[in-house]
Amino acid sequence: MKKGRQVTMKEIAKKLGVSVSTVSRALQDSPELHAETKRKIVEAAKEMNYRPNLLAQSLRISRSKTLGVIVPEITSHFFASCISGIQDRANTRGYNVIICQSNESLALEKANIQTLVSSQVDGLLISLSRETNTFDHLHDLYQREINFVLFDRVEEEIPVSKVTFNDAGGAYEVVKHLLENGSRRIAYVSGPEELYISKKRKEGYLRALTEFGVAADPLLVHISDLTLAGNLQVAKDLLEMDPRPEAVFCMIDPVAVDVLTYWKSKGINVPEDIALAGFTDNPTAAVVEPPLTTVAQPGYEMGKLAVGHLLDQLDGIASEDPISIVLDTTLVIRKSSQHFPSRP
Amino acid sequence: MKKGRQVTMKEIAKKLGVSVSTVSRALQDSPELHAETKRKIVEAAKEMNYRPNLLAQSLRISRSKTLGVIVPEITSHFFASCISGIQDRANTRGYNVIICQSNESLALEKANIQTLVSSQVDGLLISLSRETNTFDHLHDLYQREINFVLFDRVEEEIPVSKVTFNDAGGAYEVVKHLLENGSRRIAYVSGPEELYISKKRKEGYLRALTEFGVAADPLLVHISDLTLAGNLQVAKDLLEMDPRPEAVFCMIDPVAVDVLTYWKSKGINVPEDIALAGFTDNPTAAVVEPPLTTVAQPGYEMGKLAVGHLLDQLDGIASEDPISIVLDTTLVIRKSSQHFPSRP
DNA sequence: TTCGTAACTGCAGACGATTGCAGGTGGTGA
DNA sequence: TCACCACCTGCAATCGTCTGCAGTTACGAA
Repeated sequence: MKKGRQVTMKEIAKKLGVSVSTVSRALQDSPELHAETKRKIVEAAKEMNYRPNLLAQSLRISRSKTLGVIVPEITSHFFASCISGIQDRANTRGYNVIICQSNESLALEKANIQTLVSSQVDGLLISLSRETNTFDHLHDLYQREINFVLFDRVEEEIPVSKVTFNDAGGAYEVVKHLLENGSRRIAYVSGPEELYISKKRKEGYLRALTEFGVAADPLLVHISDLTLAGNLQVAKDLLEMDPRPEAVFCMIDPVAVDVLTYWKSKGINVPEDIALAGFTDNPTAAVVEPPLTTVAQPGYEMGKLAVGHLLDQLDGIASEDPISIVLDTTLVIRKSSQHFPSRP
Repeated sequence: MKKGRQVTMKEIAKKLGVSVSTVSRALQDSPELHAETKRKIVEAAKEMNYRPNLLAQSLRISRSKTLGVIVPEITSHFFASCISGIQDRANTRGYNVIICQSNESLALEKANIQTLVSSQVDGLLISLSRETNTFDHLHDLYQREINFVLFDRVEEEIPVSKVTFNDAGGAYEVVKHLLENGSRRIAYVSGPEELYISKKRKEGYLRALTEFGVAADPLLVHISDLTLAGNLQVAKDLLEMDPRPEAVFCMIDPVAVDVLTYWKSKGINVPEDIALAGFTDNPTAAVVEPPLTTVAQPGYEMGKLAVGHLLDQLDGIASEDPISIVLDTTLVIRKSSQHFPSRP
């Protein structure tokens, strides 16, 4: 199996003794063709199982009808959901999607952008890697007037459209929930501080504390590098604090799950001894014991919106000015936060 | 932002007063060019930030260096892992990957194939949808001599290379484990019977029973449509059996998780009252309470192998004759199977 | 001086599809 | 019979890149 050449217009033309241009026009249902000729050509095309060569088409019209997507990792359920949303909407609007993962590496992110640009994608959807702390490659895209939209992991300084969650709002909601349940010593487990979501979620955490008249204690903010080891270390540190926090809010669910596992192994009961909450609503959050209170982010919706806006830009429907779409999150209350400390 | 035209060879040529062919040769480091000319061109290209138009290149050499992948759904952790493996290996071998999801629909699967073929992918990697019960579209690909490899969800009749897990073997292992723990009344919760994995895993289930001299009881085989409702119904049916099974082996983890959740809500303790096991080793399997005994399938490896073989075919390294790669699974013993019925 | 020969470089024609324009055919009316 | 006008259809250029072949130049040898 090798030479599987596809049928081309030329072959249809030869078979019917007409010119290639006629075939082209017939397949586009051009009105300037004799109806009978058209019918014959269309029929022959179907019979020969003709499929247009999208490469040639794209080259001709300089639009590939293909979009590029770069995510940190596909195996994350959240990003998989985004991709799913992107795919679905892109397809219904006649676009293909090439997906790349940066594996949280800046170098790979740059390489992916290069490849996609070379592949002549009409636009890009990018969610930045954790490592991304310089943004020349994005400014470069901007300079070159290549359409792209940032989603979820964005950089605010780049003047392009962005789709994000109301991260601060979501964090505020969940911390408020913990406060309402009576906790006052509430810890925040953050990822690396330079991350967009680390900052935003901390913002919400602090806002909720302030609103309840609770002084922020820097000692209650722990930082994990988001590896298993880092998460376990934080779990240990939290337990050893004196006095121990009454509640812990983790920046993302996987951290909360690791913390929970560690605590359980040390005989700590959640929520009886301490409240715990996460963020993202990963599938695991619902099935751990106890089920984890968290903040749901509709990834599928985010993907759809991001690609929708990009396509609107490409089609000239949307204004050229960058916009910022902010999606709301939903607080999902489960058992892990049902800890009600009584105040003296 | 709109006209972002890319730099072409023509522009480099004009700028340096040479012909396009010279530029082309210089960038390919052709030996038949004056070293100095070459240097100047390469320099100018770098300076102008020239990137070859892969579309044009592909059209010219009629190889797009792009592969198509079709999976039932991206949001499944297993398939996401496969994709990740495919991506990584494809990229290191200089290929791009276009991913499509069939959403478990035959119609979409066919449509995806069409699109990918039109996009001139050099080859396809396909995992069939649940709905796929006719195979004309695959035979058609075969007729047209388009390279493709089936993985995980395969159809045995198609004469192309396939990468699968030793599903029967994995099921055999886990059922054997349950038998060794003392269970004899072991139920099997299957998906729709026509599915490849339903059949294969049942095979292993039966083989283990036979080996231990346990008569297969058709009443112990339950079938779920794999929806939440279907799974819960099976969970209920299992509890109402008299006598109740001592152990239950579910075809895939999500079923086991749903069953577990239902049982817990009814006050049944796993593994004290009954043993439970799944298949796939989803991330959730490790975090449910109790942790689920299951069979791990290395999806990332599968992806790598499948794409590796496809590329070998394309490059003429592999023989043209279809081969079948069967990957071994690993039994992962966790708490959910620690039920030890004593025989009278 | 003349010719041969490297050593370079450019022309032109692909790849497959699209499209402005020119050309051809037939029919109609004068 | 001739001219004109629709109405079709084909030519050729185009998109960006690659490559076989031909052409140019300079240099050395005879």
